[in-house]
Amino acid sequence: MGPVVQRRPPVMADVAREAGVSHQTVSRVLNDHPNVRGETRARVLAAIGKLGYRRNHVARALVTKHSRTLGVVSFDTTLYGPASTVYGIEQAARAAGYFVSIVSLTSIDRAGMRDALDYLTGQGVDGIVVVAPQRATARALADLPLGVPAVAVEGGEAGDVSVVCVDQAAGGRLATEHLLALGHETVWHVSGPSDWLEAEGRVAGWRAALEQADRQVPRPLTGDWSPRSGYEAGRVLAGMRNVTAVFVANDQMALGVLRAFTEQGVRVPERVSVVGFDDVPESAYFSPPLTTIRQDFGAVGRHSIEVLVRQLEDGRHGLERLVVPPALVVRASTAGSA
Amino acid sequence: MGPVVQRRPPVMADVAREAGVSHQTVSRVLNDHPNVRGETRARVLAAIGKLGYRRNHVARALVTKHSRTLGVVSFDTTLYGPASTVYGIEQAARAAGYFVSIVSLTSIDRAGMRDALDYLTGQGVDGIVVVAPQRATARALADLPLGVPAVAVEGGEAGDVSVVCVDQAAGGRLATEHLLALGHETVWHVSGPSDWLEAEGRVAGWRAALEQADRQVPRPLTGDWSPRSGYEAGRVLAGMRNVTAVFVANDQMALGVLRAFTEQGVRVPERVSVVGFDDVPESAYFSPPLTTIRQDFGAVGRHSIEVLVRQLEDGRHGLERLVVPPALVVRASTAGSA
DNA sequence: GGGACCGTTGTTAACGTTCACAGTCGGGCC
DNA sequence: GGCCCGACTGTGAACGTTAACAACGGTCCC
Repeated sequence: MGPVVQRRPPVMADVAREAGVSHQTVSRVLNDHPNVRGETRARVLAAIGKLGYRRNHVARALVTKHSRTLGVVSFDTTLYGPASTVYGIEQAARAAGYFVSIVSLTSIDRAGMRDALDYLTGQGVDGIVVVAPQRATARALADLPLGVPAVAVEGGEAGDVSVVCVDQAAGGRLATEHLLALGHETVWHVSGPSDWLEAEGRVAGWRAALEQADRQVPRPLTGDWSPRSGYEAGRVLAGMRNVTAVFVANDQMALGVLRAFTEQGVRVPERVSVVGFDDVPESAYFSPPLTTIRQDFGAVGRHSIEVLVRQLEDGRHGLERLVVPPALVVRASTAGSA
Repeated sequence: MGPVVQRRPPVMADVAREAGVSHQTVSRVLNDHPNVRGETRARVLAAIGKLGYRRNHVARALVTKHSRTLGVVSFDTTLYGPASTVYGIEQAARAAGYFVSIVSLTSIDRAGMRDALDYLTGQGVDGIVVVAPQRATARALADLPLGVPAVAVEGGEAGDVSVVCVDQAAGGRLATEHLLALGHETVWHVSGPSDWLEAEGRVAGWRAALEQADRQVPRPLTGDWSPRSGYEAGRVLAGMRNVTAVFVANDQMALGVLRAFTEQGVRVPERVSVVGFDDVPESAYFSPPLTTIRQDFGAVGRHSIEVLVRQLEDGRHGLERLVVPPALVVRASTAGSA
């Protein structure tokens, strides 16, 4: 009687003894090897159940050299975009039978990236997904340790690794063309920080659309993704009489722009139309509800795992590049020009 | 000459040979054992550098029985709250020298929790942090495997584990008392889903504040944290002439409420005051800027790791309960009653 | 001068699993 | 009956690290 003693957890040898077989037979049962007699398998399974045996992944990893763990390097998973991407990655990885180990970068530089990669490879991950939205992080991909398969998400033209990304330029173009089609003479732009690849792609798409339509290209204002920076840009834009359409590089900043416009008495969409980017869940409830570009973060996460697992299991190293298209979501913040 | 051949990565024995010592001495250097001669240490370090040796954590974990990995179980890390908490946990864990393995629950039930815990313990984590905001998840903590130290975040009165949480009731009370102090007769409430502990705590705080001031307690409206559900609640409230103050259980829903009020011509704060909860980065730029309750998610994450690491390293199992106080942030969505 | 002791190093044996190989048993076939 | 082959099972040796213990040389002290 008395309380159950805290015993050393059972190992394969214990199961083997209980079932009256060798440890190797237990291993075979666990790994679904074909050549095990049905009756033997049942006996082993029973012993496993009785003892509450759980296979030791660490010992397994030591000999197989595979940890069935994937490393994820990300930056500030508090932001909606990275958070959604990482969520998609985690779900897809688990579905594929892998664990996920996450490192969030605090510093953006090459050294931070190198630390993160050292950290993960040292732990013995089978592969790495790098969410590399900044130019610096993308460049740091060159430091990737050889021999560990990797996939970059939003990694630009990262030299040596496969890339999964949203077509940012197409998104910028979509937003701009929507505004142009509504009759606006030109479109102003509040961009993200210049060292972010996503910001750069959106600028490029916006510029391309304007040039293609032979319009004047205004100097873009630069924000830092935060609502506050959008607010500041919005105050500037509100003071300019000739502004009738603004493409803002993300929804958070667009919120700031809307706020500044409201304060300055600039009516949206009557006097100025505004388009955002991301389609965060809140954007449909802004005042007015925001026209924006939707990115399918879940799809990005899933695809990145697909690509990585393919590399892992085929052993091939063919560089893939998978581009997810964005979509325009029209709401009430855009209207025709007077 | 020629390209560097892709060799098997060096192991301790290789370093030992290179440095002319035994592998055990290499191990000692790596683990900062005191009794190694300075000159020997230097020679080993040089060999490590020359060969590019990296310690194999898996082999180490096998013999020490410590993986230096912490498991985190969370629910929908796309939401701002969980995302911020997990971010705080990850940062704190790394600072304490631990890896972090994350599992996001898709289903809320006991089975999902059990799977997640099996998953993590099978991988050999040293400890587990469970972000358990729902009643069901909290209840499932009872299933926690014995012998693995664990900490619950927002776990209510989870039986057997330490808990770190924000004082939700205090937050609800803070919001309600703020509105009462402004002269409102009573305060209406849009709550979160009833199976969330946080929602429950906020309701309790709100109710307590009203009862203490001897006010009528209206029937709360129930949402699901989403802006849409807030919008729907807002439409209902907009139709009720006697509503002058609303406490909404999170900022996202508060945004929906504001949107509904705007559409119905209900002016905030002139006719109705609104208080949110969370202080998401956007809330300062809502129309009007939202008065809300700030939760320090980073602190919650840090504390949970502190508690867990203490249990891990002291081996003690004393139940701790750490409560983080919330704070009122007054902005422009609240004003005195007419 | 001899024994105890300390600092330093090496040797051997775990840890719990999988892999490679070697058995054993029975049946089919010539 | 002997041979081979296939299905099934067991034996031993890895994997790369740390822990336990032994060994060595020198110093200190009586």
